Amino acid sequence: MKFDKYDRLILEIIQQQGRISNQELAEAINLSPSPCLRRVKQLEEAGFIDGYVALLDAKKLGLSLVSFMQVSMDKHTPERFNHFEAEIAKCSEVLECHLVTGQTADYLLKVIIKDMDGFQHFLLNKLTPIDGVSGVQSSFVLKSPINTRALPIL
Amino acid sequence: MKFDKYDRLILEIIQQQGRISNQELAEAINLSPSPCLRRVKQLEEAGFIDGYVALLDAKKLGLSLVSFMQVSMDKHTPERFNHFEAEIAKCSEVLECHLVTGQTADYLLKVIIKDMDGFQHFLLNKLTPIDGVSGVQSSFVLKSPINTRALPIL
DNA sequence: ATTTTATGGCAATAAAATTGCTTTGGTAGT
DNA sequence: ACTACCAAAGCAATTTTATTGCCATAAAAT
Repeated sequence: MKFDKYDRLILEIIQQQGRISNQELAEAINLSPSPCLRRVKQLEEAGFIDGYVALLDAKKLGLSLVSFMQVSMDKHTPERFNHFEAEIAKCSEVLECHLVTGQTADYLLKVIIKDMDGFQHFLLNKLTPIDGVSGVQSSFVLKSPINTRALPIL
Repeated sequence: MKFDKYDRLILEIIQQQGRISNQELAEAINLSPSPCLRRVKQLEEAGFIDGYVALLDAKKLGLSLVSFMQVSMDKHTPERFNHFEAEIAKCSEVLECHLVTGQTADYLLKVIIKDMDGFQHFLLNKLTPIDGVSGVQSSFVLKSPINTRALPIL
């Protein structure tokens, strides 16, 4: 499936306003509501749209500490990796877990935690005990001038 | 403002299903539609909910390369930093830009690009030329077993 | 225990989504 | 260039959903 300028506009807008009404969206792209809705549905079914989410304010929820953690593994076996991923999936403070290239580490985690006590607890009682974790290097986020999930549309 | 179990449930659900209808949401938390909607509106106005977005499929859009880039600056002056952030804000391939602690780097970028050619172009023609950028170290994402923005609710 | 306040439920109204049908516009073939 | 065809837009009717005011109820405070 390919998409034209209308689809592009739709995707751009709903990436920013996920709950815009179909009528407003239709108006924004200069199309009447019915074909606009049909296009959105098509884009959903074709898999261009993975879903819709509400973005919450971390600070309001008492989560003021964001950290990127570079995790090294001792052995690079599938078992190690699968086990690590399964364990890390249980941790609600882990927002992202990426297997990455580079000499520095094997995994890059993005975690969000209440405070330093919570961070210490995560590091010592949850992350380090996982089999195969041989090294962890943490960076704390001071500020995030850009933080989006809106993809550039070609 | 504080919130009770209903609010918690609402936040948990809309973090996953940002476009759930109020009626479905009400049913899911065992509340009638009117108070349910009132709570959602309150949460929005109180700032717990930053907004709603559609999540797009990066691969479908031809964006198959995700990279984390650690950027070092030569001088740690506010001018350097402000200028860097302003320049980087113009780059649509930059999904995140974090000022971070750690000896390794000053900024951590998360970028998404079509392919290696695009990456090379970004690195050489966009990132490196910015005043003060003294070093860049890139890691490529092989897979992301966890990739969410859903915050854990206390 | 009584008053007060906050919150849930109901019902009516308004708005939005959804669907079938018609019409238009653009494309290909002669 | 004309005609036939296909795809997509617009319209209108229907269904579903959101929204609001009002009343009832439960919790909290005095």
